[in-house]
Amino acid sequence: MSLLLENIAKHITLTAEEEELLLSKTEIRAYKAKTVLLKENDICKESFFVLNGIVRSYTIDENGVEHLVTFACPNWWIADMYSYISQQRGHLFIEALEDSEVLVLSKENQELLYHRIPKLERYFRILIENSLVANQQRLIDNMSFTAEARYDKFCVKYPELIHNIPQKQIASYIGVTPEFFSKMKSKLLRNQ
Amino acid sequence: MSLLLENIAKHITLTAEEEELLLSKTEIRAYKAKTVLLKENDICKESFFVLNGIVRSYTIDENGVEHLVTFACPNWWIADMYSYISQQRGHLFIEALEDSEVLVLSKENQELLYHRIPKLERYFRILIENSLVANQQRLIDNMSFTAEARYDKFCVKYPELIHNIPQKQIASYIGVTPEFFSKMKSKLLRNQ
DNA sequence: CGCGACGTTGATTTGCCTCAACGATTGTGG
DNA sequence: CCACAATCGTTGAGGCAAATCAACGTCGCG
Repeated sequence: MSLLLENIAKHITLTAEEEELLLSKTEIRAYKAKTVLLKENDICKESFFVLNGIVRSYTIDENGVEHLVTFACPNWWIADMYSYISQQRGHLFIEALEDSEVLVLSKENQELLYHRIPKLERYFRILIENSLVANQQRLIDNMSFTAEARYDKFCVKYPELIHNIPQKQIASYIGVTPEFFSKMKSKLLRNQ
Repeated sequence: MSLLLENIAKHITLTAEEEELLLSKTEIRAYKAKTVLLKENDICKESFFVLNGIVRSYTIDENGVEHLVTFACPNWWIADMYSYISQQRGHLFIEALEDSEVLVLSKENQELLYHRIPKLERYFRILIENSLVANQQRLIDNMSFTAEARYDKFCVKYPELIHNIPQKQIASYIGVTPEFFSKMKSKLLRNQ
């Protein structure tokens, strides 16, 4: 419940009233595994802060292939950022990979909070800066490394996911087919 | 000179005094083509707002291959965001592709301005949000499309660059070798 | 003028994909 | 609580996009 407040406190200091106001503008929701929270062509009117469980965002390309954009573990925000900031129809799907509880903040309430608690601009600026850095690094990794090296990096970055989600999700994240991923893994095992 | 102020005015409203304060904390610099503004293992202590010319950032991987991260045309900011926010040694190179003039904002002065003009948090938050969206889309494009489709997208996004920078820079941006890019282009011409 | 950066073209290789078939596991309705 | 379907992972054969390596032409600039 106050996982969000702890997270915020790492970056800015809120008064008790501000914390109360903030929480009063959010809502807790529980989703069963495989529930779709947002689909392509929806307008993303809310962003989600994961309290427990795992949520992912992904696209489906013109050939019907899924590409995993983001894993959101507890303590992370997730949304279709393009659609959320522009309020245009987006291209992402957002889906619970496990039974999950999330804290929901609507775009409307976020704008309201920005005006009432300007410090929050700082909090979100910092989060988004970090996302941008991580995303840029992932792009560089995709251009620089083989699938094997990208898998190594994945294991370091998301150790808790390796044995807790279907392999095909990992394959989709590092950008290979499930078949190739399977062969790659068995090759790694053979070479001990 | 007030290109920056115009850019800021698109997102927030500053008073004349605030504008003056802001500009007093920046500095204009001119760089000759091929000048390196930042190199790997440097700490990025300033970010650059391009007034004219073209600036790029890139990495060099373990095989010595360059990967283009960002083109900065006039009206765009560029920095090694990772190093800039963490003040750790970074991995990016930043280089002027043409003779360029840039406006320089030091990390120190940026923090100072955040305190004196909190509205600037909003301005930079919005810019970074947009960067994140663009970067995420580029990652999706890399995973979803062939080099040919990525080149088409590049031509739409950066029409002014196509005939004004070496082809190898474009190849590096879309993530192929100069040789393959050359063959791809001549194939496109052959098929009219 | 001459050198270095750039672009082109060809031959060959390779990392990864596609398609297909087949176990293993899971979960769900009867 | 079992049966059966769906989902997932594995393995193999063959194919393709893009890389690699090498040679060569061109041009702009010092």
